[in-house]
Amino acid sequence: MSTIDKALDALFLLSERAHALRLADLARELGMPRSSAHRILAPLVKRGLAEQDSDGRYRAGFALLALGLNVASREPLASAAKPILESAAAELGETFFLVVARAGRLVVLEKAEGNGFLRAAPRLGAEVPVHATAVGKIYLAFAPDLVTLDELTRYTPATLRSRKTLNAEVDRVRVQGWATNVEEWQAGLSVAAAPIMSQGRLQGAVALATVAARFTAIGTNTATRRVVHAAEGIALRIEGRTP
Amino acid sequence: MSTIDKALDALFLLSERAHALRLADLARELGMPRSSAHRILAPLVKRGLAEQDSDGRYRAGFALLALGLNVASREPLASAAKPILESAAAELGETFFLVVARAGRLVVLEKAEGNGFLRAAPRLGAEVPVHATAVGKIYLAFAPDLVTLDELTRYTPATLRSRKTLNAEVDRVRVQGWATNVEEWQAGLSVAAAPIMSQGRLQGAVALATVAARFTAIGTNTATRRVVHAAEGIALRIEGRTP
DNA sequence: TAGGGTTGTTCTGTATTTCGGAAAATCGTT
DNA sequence: AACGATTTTCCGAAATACAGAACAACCCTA
Repeated sequence: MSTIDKALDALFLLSERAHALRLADLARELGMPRSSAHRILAPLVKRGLAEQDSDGRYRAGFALLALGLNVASREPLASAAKPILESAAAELGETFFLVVARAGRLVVLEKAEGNGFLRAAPRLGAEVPVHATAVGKIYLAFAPDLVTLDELTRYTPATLRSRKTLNAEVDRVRVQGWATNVEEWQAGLSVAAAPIMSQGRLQGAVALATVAARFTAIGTNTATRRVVHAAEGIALRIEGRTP
Repeated sequence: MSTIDKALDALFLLSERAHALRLADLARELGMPRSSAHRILAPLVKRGLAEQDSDGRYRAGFALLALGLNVASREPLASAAKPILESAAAELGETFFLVVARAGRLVVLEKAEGNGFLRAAPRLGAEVPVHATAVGKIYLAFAPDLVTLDELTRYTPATLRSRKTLNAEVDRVRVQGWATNVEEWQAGLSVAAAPIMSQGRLQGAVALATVAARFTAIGTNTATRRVVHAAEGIALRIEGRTP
């Protein structure tokens, strides 16, 4: 294991833990002497990736935030999608978000939250499963090579658990041009998703997430039409270079 | 310079650059042979902090996004402020944001954007100057030891450039309990800010940012009352442990 | 199609750096 | 003031980072 690996271990540990960690605890969790942990943390602190409070305890630094948000802003798809997601969210009062595939995994790239007291609030950068989400079905239908489909973990009673039923669903998604997920990942959460097609490739997926009860109130027809419309709007923007 | 420093150099470089970098260019910019750059990048790629596209070029990875947003969500102040910022932003249609001091610098910790076509959109994690902003005056007035005040850079014709006038302004801020910034940092941008006082200390500052013309339309009285109210609401939440 | 020029990646002996126990410095408490 | 706990510094031994060179894959151009 390289020195860099050890430093990254420390960085990820600090990022995961909610509370500030004392040097001794941090060293124990990393399996190294205190002096080694101290030496490794020094360059992280110097650059603001880690910080020390007045008691000497260590926690993740603010420079991490700026670094991470740089990544998001670099994605032209995110900036193209943002106003469209926002207007859609304002119109329906529900949460819309954008998911893309990176390194075989699906991550939330941008979002616009609804205004309900109970509302879906996905975390930016968070990963979502492939087989149990509407956006996952979109990718399986239109760009299966961009995602890796591992074991079909059972999240809820509604989760599709056989390749056969999943394939049938994906075939249906491919012809109808949209996908839904009714409490297949998280109980009480229903989602409609549509593909963003541009330059002959799938660029991402737009999703409308809401409480299952409100999803039925809105109606599958309305919900899917709305996400398809939003996805097409985003595709037009990235093609037309709209500022 | 330690190995970790070199790895962080590479990470920051990747994060700064908009385009993906080729290994050779990256090595040249870091001042090291290609083989060294390659070895250093390997652990970064393994953890998703850096990614390689199909051409082998390197760019910042998505794991950075998740790491950075972890930092933001860890701040209890941010989660306490979010709903209050959002309701204030929805009510007025203008951008509200939260700024805190970290390591002597002021950074944007949370925000809720307005709905105007032209609206203030500060970047999370971005740094703002101390002497030329409303939130900076709040800190100078209520917790000057938490920020470092270096040279008074002149950003616009309205920027305060002498310690004397700045001190007089800060004294006024201290007695009135709020601060404004009318095009002192960026032309066309006006801001009102109020302190979040809790446990006898300044915890942060709430700011209302808008186009200068709309700021005069709203009126200093209304604007400052609104940010003071929001700041007090946040202080109540962090004291009352409201979920 | 052959060839020169790039580029990313792997390999390897050398030398620089990390490693970690121990001592020193710092802080808070009794 | 002395103790206890913790962070920080120090230094010889040892592991590992270093960079040159070779390799493999990929363009373009002739």
